[in-house]
Amino acid sequence: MLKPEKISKRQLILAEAAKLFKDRGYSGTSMRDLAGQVGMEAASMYNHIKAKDEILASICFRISDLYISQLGEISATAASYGDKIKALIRLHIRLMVEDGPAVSVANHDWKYLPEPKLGEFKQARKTYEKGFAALIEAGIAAGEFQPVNVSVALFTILSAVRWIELWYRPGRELSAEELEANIITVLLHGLERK
Amino acid sequence: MLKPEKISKRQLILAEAAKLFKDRGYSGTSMRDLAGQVGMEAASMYNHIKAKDEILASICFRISDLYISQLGEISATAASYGDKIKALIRLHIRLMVEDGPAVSVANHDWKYLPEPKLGEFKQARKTYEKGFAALIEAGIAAGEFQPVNVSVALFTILSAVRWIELWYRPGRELSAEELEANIITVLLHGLERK
DNA sequence: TTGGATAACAAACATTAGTTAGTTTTGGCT
DNA sequence: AGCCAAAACTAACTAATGTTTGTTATCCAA
Repeated sequence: MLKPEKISKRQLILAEAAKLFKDRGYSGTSMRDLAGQVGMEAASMYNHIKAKDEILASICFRISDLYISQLGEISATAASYGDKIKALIRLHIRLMVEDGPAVSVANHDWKYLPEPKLGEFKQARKTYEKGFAALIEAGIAAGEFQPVNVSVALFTILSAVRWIELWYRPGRELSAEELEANIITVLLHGLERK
Repeated sequence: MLKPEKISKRQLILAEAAKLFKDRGYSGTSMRDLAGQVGMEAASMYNHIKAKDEILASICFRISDLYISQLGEISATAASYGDKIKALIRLHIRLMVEDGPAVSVANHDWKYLPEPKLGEFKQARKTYEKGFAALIEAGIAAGEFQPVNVSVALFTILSAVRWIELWYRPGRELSAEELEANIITVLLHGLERK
């Protein structure tokens, strides 16, 4: 007795919600707006989701889980710290390009999560940041990186990738690979010529 | 017959609005919330402002005007392109540190501006980005910068400064000057050691 | 074909939104 | 002291919010 359609309807709602939340914000998106986009009445959506904030939680935690599991994999490889950071930057860029709306929501609208979800999400983010920072710190200790403040480097890198959501459209002059190469050049080697 | 208190009340509303908009978003902030923060009834605020979206517009255009005028000044100096970019990065950091909530609102909530204000704001932003990009392009042409994609460099720099709003508190371990030095190091010279 | 769950609907709920109207209080000027 | 405008208040309005209720339609399994 499989019900692939039920999962599919729920995920359709989640996908459309991510797009609307990204464009209009969580508070700026009404359940009727979302229903219109999905193609049903607002009341009907409650057959697939429990509440509006459950939609938000679903989107946010799917993304944070993804980041954390990928960070674990990348950390465990035998690559240099520079290559690990590059892999993480590529991960961020790929996720943003492939799953843009959901990533945007996880970046901006997580603050509308009600407790206790809010606390859980903050902790997940902190876990990720700690793991990322540890790589930068180890890279500095190993002499691979410049001795900058770790938090500054961490957040500069994390933020430097967020503009993609506002700017990048697949099929622009730039391919995803060129995008990666250019961003990594600026962040790892710097804008100025040596 | 001066009325300094009237200006002051309006600016108190704008200042509190920027803080609330930053924390809860424009749609997530009610006029009653704001009134509570200001210390009056919601209806009373209409003696000082015309409408909720006028508050938003006031905040956004004050910031965009500031950026554009500063860009003009910096562009007109005789410094190297590297120094001009550094001066702009410093400007962004200083504004974020000194006027954080308003800068955050101009960064995130401008999209809730109603037309025709929305179009005007987008154009102002485009003007600023064009001017900033011109400096990067000239720097590349002069051989000062690496030959990266100009848009990528531009947005990477602009975004790299936004995390400050979420992270920096005056009186943290890092002074504003150290913050500037570290961010400029990462962006201009790169994380990796040469 | 029919029974029972799944999912759609229209209608309504209580609450909150931004804003206006009407009235009272405040505070400086003559 | 007394006036007058600025600015505060209470009350109310309409529209929109998230969600619930009760009912109908859909659809697969027996």
